[in-house]
Amino acid sequence: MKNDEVMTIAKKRGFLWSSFEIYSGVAGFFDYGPLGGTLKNKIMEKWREYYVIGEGFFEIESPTIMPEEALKASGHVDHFNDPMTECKDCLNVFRADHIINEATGKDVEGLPNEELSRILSEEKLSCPNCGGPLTHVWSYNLMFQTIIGSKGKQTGYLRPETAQGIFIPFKRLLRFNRGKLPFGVVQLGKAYRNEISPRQGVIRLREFTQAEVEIFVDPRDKTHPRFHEVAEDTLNLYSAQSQTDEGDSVKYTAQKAVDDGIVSSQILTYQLCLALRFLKDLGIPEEVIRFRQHLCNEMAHYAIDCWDVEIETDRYGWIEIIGIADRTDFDLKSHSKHSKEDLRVFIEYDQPKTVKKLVAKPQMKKFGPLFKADAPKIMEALKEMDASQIKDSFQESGDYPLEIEGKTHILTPYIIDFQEVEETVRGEKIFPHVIEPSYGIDRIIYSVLLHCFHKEGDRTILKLPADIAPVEVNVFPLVNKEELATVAWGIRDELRREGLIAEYDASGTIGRRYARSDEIGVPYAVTVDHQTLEDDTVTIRNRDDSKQVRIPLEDVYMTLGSLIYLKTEFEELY
RNA sequence: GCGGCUGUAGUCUAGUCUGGUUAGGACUUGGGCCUUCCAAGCCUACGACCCGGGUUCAAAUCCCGGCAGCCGCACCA
Repeated sequence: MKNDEVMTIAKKRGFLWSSFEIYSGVAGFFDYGPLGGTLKNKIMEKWREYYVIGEGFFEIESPTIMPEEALKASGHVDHFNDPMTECKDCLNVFRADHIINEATGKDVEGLPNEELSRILSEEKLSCPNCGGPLTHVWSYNLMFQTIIGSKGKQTGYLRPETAQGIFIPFKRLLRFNRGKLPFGVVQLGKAYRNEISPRQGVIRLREFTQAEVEIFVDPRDKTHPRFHEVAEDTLNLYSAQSQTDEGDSVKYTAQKAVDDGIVSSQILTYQLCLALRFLKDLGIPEEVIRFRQHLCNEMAHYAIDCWDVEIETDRYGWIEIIGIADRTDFDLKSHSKHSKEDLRVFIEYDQPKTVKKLVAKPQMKKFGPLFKADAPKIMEALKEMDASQIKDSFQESGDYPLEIEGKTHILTPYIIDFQEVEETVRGEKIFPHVIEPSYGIDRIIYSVLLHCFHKEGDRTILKLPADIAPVEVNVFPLVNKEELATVAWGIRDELRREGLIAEYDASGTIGRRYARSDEIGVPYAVTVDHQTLEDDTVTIRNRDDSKQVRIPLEDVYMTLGSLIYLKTEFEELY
């Protein structure tokens, strides 16, 4: 169905509406209503079935407020800060660094705003649109800032993604997994971005829910042990090549996508397949799903390969609902550097290697007095480097200039001895690469609603898969007579005791109740009629074709339970 | 963040230009009647001028500001 119709019904029936309505609302914030809340929880629960249960990834939960240092390391403090300038004449707003870069070719990324303002005026740069004068440069930061503690000493931010909460405790997570790769960790939760002008409903929110997975793998082994399970799955791939050639998306089996090198690795392809299976399980038809590869200039500089799972919409075109990226070792390396914690993993070789090595040994009696305070740094550098380089240099020129932090120290044979040593190396320390499937839950809910709502004649049916329906069973008395109502109440209560989400409705006529029930996606309705009083049978009505079967009262729960959770087909009841 | 248009019950809408009775209607919803299976009918009830300020004897109506929505521009690690 169309965006506008879906959003109208979603609001009317209690799935979604914009927040703070009685105070005029605030752009970029949405409430999930009574049905939306349950639908969202069920979708998140299904997601857990896939990733936590199916893949064996553990779930963690980290704070939504993060200290500045952590987000400096991730790059968000610097990168999320866009320098802006405005044309005083035509009032267009531009990225100041982009204007300078285009006009002068200089890379000015990361320069302070004052500096950018100075360059704009020195270079006499003007508005690329109308040639008018530009204002001073100001920052627009997409993160919500706050203050941690009463004295306000520490700057905090609301997290712009849940992923960082997984990278930061990596050492503990690695230890939890007994030091072995690969392993995956997930987090579901809220993330926040202060979007400049969010105007696409639930597609662009300032507070939104993510479900993210970080899979830590050995960079040299990006295969997947269960790849054969998905090898024959069909993926609708819109590769970077196709996009550049203005081509179309092409269907590949997962196997062929790997063999032809369309997707960079087996494990990434496996993740694409898993995402597709999940979306189909939510009732999103395959025809409206495609995988679009990021173009080189679009991809973060550190990523190897990145695919967006996109859904076709009438209103917004193809929208990204999941991003699946190979982020390499960027995040861990960066946190390692900023926190000075070693976030590498020790990987043991199959066979220990014995290596012969030339070691430079400083003669400490001479070394210390000569270099004084610099001595420890020089020793550290000697340990790291290949000593044969120094020996060669001694033979050629008699000395070796060693540069440390901009200072050159002259090493001479007088203070260095060489020693041939044999070392047994059992393995090496490496930064794992990270495969990151990142789901936008709100966008997925939107996609589910958009593609599960169907118009049939003048009625609207929300064809949700039974197990994610926010109301699972409606129980109706055929007409509003006390004898029938009593039985219906009893059935509803029994179903609730058994754990099904069941509602009772006697208002209006039976037809109206079926219509309402269809519109909120209740998969099955139990109707109590006069025959029930005679022979203890009721009818079960199937939402999608409004067909009914009559079953004994005592079988109601078992029948509905297996229809909803064991995916029994309704036709099997005929 | 800029410009244009818009804002009346849950929804759609009349009234706004030209200020003046109790803001009218339809659908929906609640209660009742009727009713033996898909939004029927009858009775009845609830429910609104986006927020703030100004002009005026009087503001849904005119003016200013804010907020929100739509469209265009810009932005979207």
